Amino acid sequence: MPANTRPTLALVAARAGVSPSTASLAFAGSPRVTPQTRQRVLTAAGELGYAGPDPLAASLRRGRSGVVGTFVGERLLYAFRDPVAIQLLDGITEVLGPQGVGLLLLAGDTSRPGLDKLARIPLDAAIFATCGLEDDPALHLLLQRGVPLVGVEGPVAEGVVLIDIDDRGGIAELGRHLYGLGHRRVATVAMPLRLDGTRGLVDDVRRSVGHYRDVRHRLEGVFDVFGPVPAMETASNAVDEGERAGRALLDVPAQRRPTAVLAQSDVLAAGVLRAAAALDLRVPEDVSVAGFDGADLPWLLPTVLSTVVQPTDEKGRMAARAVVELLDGNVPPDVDLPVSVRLGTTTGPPPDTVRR
Amino acid sequence: MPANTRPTLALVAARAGVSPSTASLAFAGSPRVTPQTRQRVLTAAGELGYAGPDPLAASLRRGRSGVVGTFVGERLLYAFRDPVAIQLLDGITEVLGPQGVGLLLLAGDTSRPGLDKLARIPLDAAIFATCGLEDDPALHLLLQRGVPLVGVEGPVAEGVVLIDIDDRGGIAELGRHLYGLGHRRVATVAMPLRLDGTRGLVDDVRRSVGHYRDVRHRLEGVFDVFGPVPAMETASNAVDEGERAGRALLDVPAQRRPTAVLAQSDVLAAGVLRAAAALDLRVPEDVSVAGFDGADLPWLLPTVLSTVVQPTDEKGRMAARAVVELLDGNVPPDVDLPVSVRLGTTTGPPPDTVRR
DNA sequence: AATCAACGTCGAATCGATTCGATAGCTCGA
DNA sequence: TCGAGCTATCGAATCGATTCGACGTTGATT
Repeated sequence: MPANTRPTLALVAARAGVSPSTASLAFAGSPRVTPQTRQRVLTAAGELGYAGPDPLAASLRRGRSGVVGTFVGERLLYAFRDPVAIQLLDGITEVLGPQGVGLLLLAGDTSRPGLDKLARIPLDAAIFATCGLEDDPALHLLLQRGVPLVGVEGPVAEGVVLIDIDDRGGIAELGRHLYGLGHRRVATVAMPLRLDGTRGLVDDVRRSVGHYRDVRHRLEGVFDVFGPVPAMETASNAVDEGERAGRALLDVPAQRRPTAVLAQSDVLAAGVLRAAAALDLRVPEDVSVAGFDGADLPWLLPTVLSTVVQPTDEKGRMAARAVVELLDGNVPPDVDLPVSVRLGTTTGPPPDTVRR
Repeated sequence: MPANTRPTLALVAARAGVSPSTASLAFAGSPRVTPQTRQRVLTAAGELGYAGPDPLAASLRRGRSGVVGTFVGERLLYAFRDPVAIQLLDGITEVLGPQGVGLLLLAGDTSRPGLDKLARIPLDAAIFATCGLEDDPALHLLLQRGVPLVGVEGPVAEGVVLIDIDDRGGIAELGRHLYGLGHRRVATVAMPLRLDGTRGLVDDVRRSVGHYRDVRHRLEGVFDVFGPVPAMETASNAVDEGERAGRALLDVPAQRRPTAVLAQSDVLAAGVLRAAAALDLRVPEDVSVAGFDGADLPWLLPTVLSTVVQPTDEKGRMAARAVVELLDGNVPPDVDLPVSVRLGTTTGPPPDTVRR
């Protein structure tokens, strides 16, 4: 045997004086093989420097690679910066890790160049973690290939298990609270409807293009209570984007200024808080600010954000469990997780009420 | 053909009236196949609902899976919370993404249960991103299997390309600056020497077990200047761990209190800053605090941490480039990247000097 | 003593594509 | 008109393991 070629199972088997099938069983730890036979095989393997069955060959035979893809949208760095995305991933790995499957991170901007690359990677299943769009070409590729698919808040498609939360109801509940406090002039800061770098007020045209379900639903939840209020779209779910949007909304004369800003995420809300501080507006005396997610933002302390708490890690776990089910050949049901309003220190009565 | 079985390339070829080899060439986009032939194949594929060659089979034949593993240490969540780890991953994906290889995240606590799982996953190469230990069983497995390996600041082993920075020199330079300011009683806060949950002062026993190179080198850099000062080990590289260590070091009578704390990371330094604030100590008047990394911690503003800036993203890019080289069959050289001291607002003369 | 069950090992088919060298058909020039 | 040269397609070997049913032994049962 040439030195540059790795030993194969057959070689090991030959050296151990058994058939390849027995050697395979030995490595698989089958109880059908005698301890001493197994030992002979292992010894032969050791002598040959054989490190165990080739994963590629085994994968082909089994039809499983042990790799689950996770689309996290846009550049990976942005996903890493989003505490919600991270918590979601953490929930996913919590379940998938012990199952012995690896998590393959995939940037969601599956444009042309990336798609044929994606087609080469052996995936047992895939999760659309933060970027489930119905018109994603990757979705169609994987669907056609028969790869089990799970979507977190989208995409909605035949054959994709959906893990959902009540975005609309949750934010509407928070909205009603603000309405009850007397707020009438509110605005909302939206996460990107699509990942195309668009910023600014959302108009009907913009709303009509395909977009993320969570973003749309959170928009609708606000509208349910306050009607079609101004909605400022951001280019990404990041603090500085929230600050930028917050400035645009708040840096106006007091009588036109919204008395409350409902941000679609805690990260964006943190940006709005920053904008308010920069404009010397007190929160909640001059303006109320609310978020969404119930994210872990320790650096906000002692401020406690009023927000809609969603079970992000549980969402990740449920998505991962759905994957496990699918891999077992079952068809898990869609899941709808509840959310709850958490009132913090960033919401209060509108300024008019206070002055009276 | 039964409905439950997916079509194969051979089936498509038969339907298109060509040989499997030609069909394969057609899908690979080879110029050797006529446009009309390719079209016939593609049409047949469309009719059969064939989504392209099976990645597993192709991988076996090619000997490539298109998956690169990245060990990020401990639970993935912790890695996600570490801005340096994230920046490193970002640098890696920046290079690997366009190459069409997927990034498989692997938790570094490759203990027994996980190892045989790892053995099943087809990896083209692996990067030890934040947890390169020489006695890692995963290292030996992959080494024996002949998987190309790159280590970021470790592990140091035959056959592992090392991407390194001058931890020791960098922190020593920062130390000399503090020494020049008059500091004589300093302490350091160390990242975990191993991921075993140990906290507390580092003694010789602890230092003698295998441990992370960067941690050791940063320790040595401090000792180079100040001698064997107290070193408080943390259980993980996190803000609250830094705060805990900071409290332990600073919550003592002023005459025994260190006048400067050199933390091994900016995250830990942020924790020390928090501890100082909680103890009503002014920085840098009462105590100087320095970090390492030059990490992006926007929430620290307006405070600017004195620190050793390392080119974290470049480190990631270099690691990824080394992987690409290895996959091309070349043997890239080890890399040593420079660091530089950045003086911020958290360091100054020791309090004695000020009072005089 | 003959039958049967249990058990450990083996053969052979299979997973689905890639790839190199060979072949057949075609064009072009002499 | 014949041969050289070129090109599109094909055949067959190969990648390296897994798995199921078959087979021969051995020990227990009646």
